[in-house]
Order: sequence, then C-alpha cells, then structure tokens
Amino acid sequence: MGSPVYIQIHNEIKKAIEAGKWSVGDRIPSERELAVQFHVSRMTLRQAIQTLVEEGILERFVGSGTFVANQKVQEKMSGVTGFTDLMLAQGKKPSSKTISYHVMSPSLSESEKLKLKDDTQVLRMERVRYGDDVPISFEVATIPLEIVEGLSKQEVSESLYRTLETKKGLIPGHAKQMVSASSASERIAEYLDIKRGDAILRLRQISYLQDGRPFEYVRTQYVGERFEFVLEK
Amino acid sequence: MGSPVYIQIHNEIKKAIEAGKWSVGDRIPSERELAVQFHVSRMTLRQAIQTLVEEGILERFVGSGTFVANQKVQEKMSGVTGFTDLMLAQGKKPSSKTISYHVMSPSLSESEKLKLKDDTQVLRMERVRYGDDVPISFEVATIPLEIVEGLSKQEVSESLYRTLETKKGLIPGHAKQMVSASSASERIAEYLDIKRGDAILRLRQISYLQDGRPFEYVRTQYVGERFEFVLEK
DNA sequence: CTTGCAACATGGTCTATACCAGTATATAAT
DNA sequence: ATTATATACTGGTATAGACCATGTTGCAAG
Repeated sequence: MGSPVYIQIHNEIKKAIEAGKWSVGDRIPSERELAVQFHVSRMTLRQAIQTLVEEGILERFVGSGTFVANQKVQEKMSGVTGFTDLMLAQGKKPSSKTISYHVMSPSLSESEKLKLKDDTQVLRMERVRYGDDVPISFEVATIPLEIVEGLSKQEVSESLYRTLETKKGLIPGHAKQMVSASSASERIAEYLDIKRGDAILRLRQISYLQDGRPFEYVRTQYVGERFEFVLEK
Repeated sequence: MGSPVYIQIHNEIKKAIEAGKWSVGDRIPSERELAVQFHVSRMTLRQAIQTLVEEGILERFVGSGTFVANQKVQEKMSGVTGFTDLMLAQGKKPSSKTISYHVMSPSLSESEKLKLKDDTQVLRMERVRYGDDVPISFEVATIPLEIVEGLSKQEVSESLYRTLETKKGLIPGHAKQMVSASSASERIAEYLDIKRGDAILRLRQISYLQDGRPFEYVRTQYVGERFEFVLEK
C-alpha cells in the first residue's frame, strides 16, 4: 500500500460510514480526536476529511463539527402528482399540518394565475409538509372555490389530486413551474425548524386540468438541505 | 482586507498572470521562492497555488515546477444547458467566462455519474455565466475525454451539442436533472458577486446520448435572487 | 423559568520545519 | 563528445504547535 496516509484514512472513514458506524446527520469525532485515533497530525487528518467533503460524503460546520452529509428527499417530476404520492414513492411517511384554511377573495396575483372572474372566491390553505416527521416544506395553495365545492376539508387537505379524480372526475393535465432560491424568513424558519436565512428552494406551480383550466396555484418553500427535485426529460 | 491570506495571494498571482507577468507555458517561481516573496510559510503559499490549480490557471509538475496553463477568455454560449435561450427569452444579453478548462482524473462522484472505467480521464470546465453582464450562475461541466477527443476548446465551449452532432454523429437523448437549494460558499460568492451564505439554486444535470451513454455531467449554482427556472410539463 | 454571559469546543488558517520521490543539471569518468 | 553519477531543486506529504471566529453549552443572575 503505497498511497499517502491521508488517502488511507479517507478510505477507512468512508468504509466506517458505509458499515453504519455513523448514520446520515451524525456528527463524527472532531479533527483533533480523529488525529489522535489515527496517530497523525491534525493537518494530515484534515486532508483526509477534505477529500470526503469534496465527494459530498461529509459536511463541515465551524464551531459545530463534521457531519455525515444529508441524502436529500427526491421528487420525481415526471408526472403531475401531489406531495403524498411523492413521499410514498420514496418509502417515506407523508404527513402535513394545516396552518390555515380559509375561503377568501383572491389576491391580484392569484386572480391572474388562476384566470379568475372578478367575483370568484378561492380557498387558501397554508400547510407544513413532513416526510418521516421531518419538516420538508411550507406551502400556500390557492384553489378556486368551485373546484372544491362539496368536498370536505379532510379530502382537500389530505390528497387533493386523488379526491378530484375520484369524486369529480377532474384530471390534472399539465403544469407550469417556476423554481428559484431564496432565504427563509423568520416565520417560515420556525415552521420548518431551520434558521432564518437558511436556503429555501421556492417552487411556484400552476396546475391545469386537461381542458386547460387552471385549478390550483401553489407556492412552496422547501428546505434546501432536505429536498431535491429530480427531472427526467 | 477580510479574506484569508491565501486568497489574497491567489488574487495577486492571478492578476500578475492576467497582467502578462507570465505567459502560458511559463514557469512561475518555486513555492519556496514565492513563500519568501509574499512573506508567508510555504504551506500557506501552497494553498494559494492549490486554488489556482483547481481553477486550471496553473499546472504543477513534481521536480519541474509550476506553470501557467493554457486557459482563459470569454465566449458566447449556446444551448448546452439552455442558458442562452433562457436569457434571450428574457431579453437579456448572455455571456460567460471560462474559469478553468482541464483534462484530469475524475472524482469518485463524476466517475459514478458518467459510468466511467477506472482509468478514464475527463475534461472539466468551470464557467461563470452572465445575463446583461450580471453574474447569474457558476457551473462545473465534466465530460469524458473520449467524447471530446479531437475537438478544439472553442468547439467544446461554444456549442458542445452541435459539434458532437456534426463532427462525431453523437446525438443527445435524454437528461436527468436534480434541483436543490443551498448557500453560497466563499469562493462561489466571489465569482457571483454575492455574499457567502446567500441563497443558491443548485442544478445537477446528467445528459445521455441516444444509446444511453452518459456524456456530460453539469453542476450549476444559480444566484437565487437573480434566477428562476421555468418548467412546463 | 427565562435570559445573558462566560467558558469551552470546533473547524479555518497559518507557521516553521522535515523528509520523500521525482526532475534537472552540473560534474566526473569514459 | 558521450555516458554515468552525484548534487541541487521541485512539488508532495507530514508534523506539532498556534491563534482566530464562530457555534455550543452550562452556569449565574434576574
């Protein structure tokens, strides 16, 4: 074995992680501790850690420590589906908490996006979504009242897409999505159990029925570190 | 000056090269000499050199010295990740600057994504992209060497897709994209003229040929406040 | 019980030094 | 002149310490 010491240590740490010695999110021992364990100087140990960070296996935070990097929740966007199905497809337990649920007059923006007539009322819902009880996103969904007429709050909240199809025969056609990134506000940070200023993946989606009518306008803020979209095209 | 010494030295050396103090192929003074000139330890000087090597501005050879690599210049882009079209659609002038352009051994991650054999070399390009001269994104593109063999730097940089089709008969098939959000590192923040920690929209894309072979792996970091990704599905 | 602050731990940077394995070059032997 | 060899120089690796800014934590004051 002619390779440098720091490469050997790199391999040992990687094997230890793969063997389950530390799980995702776990903090591994500090550089100073590991340097002692491997009988090398801290600088050499840092070189080993560095290569693992570059591979995305570890993450470093000043003052906190070094952690096994997060595997992100992935959303396959090949079809138009809801949050519930996305979570189930990944073997995660989906849940959500409704923050607000009101019928009201739409904002100008909502009215435009949903192509509403002047006097139309909408249902606006705010929800926090969880995957395996970890907050994944905060979303505001606006739906024309006529679409959800006759449906219970539970039906709308739990799985709108499925309910629309089975109870009203309304089938989603296409969707337009706008993705950007920003920072978490104080309020959103609290809901998502992150810090203000943390990275947010913003998704604005307008969903259309097969006949072209827009039926849902959703603004979602995903926790950047816990979520990832996957697109196949 | 708030930035670390090795970043400052990095900038000074880079400026000196751009100012013509050394030309492509020239050998720059040894690490020991430069360490004395900049009044720092050799390890610190090495850190500065390291960042320049990672950007492809310098090349190191044991026993011979450190040399200015053939790099540089700006070029108009078209189509590779659809950046140009996106900019034009918004009435903005697209441009880009090549940060590095180098043949090297792939990282573990790159090797996996591109399904490379053990000894395969890759071409790795780093670019900053602008819209109306405002930095929009920083991207790292990795391409197996065999794909671009025989092609000029200009052909690869300006329109990889078109060149592959006309010169090699290789036609892109599908692509897989992963979108997430994170915070800007110190280095990326500098390139994009934002602050460290600012919101970043990350896009990782693997492009496949029609026969299913992956031929390009691109990691792009968009400035969250300046960019929006629009999808129709 | 909360709040504020001090002490501690952590990764980031930097020093000064040492030895190694390649490369280049001057020197000696042919 | 050519060849072999010793020497000097290069970047690569490694050490053992040091200080800094930031994050965490426990303890004291309210």
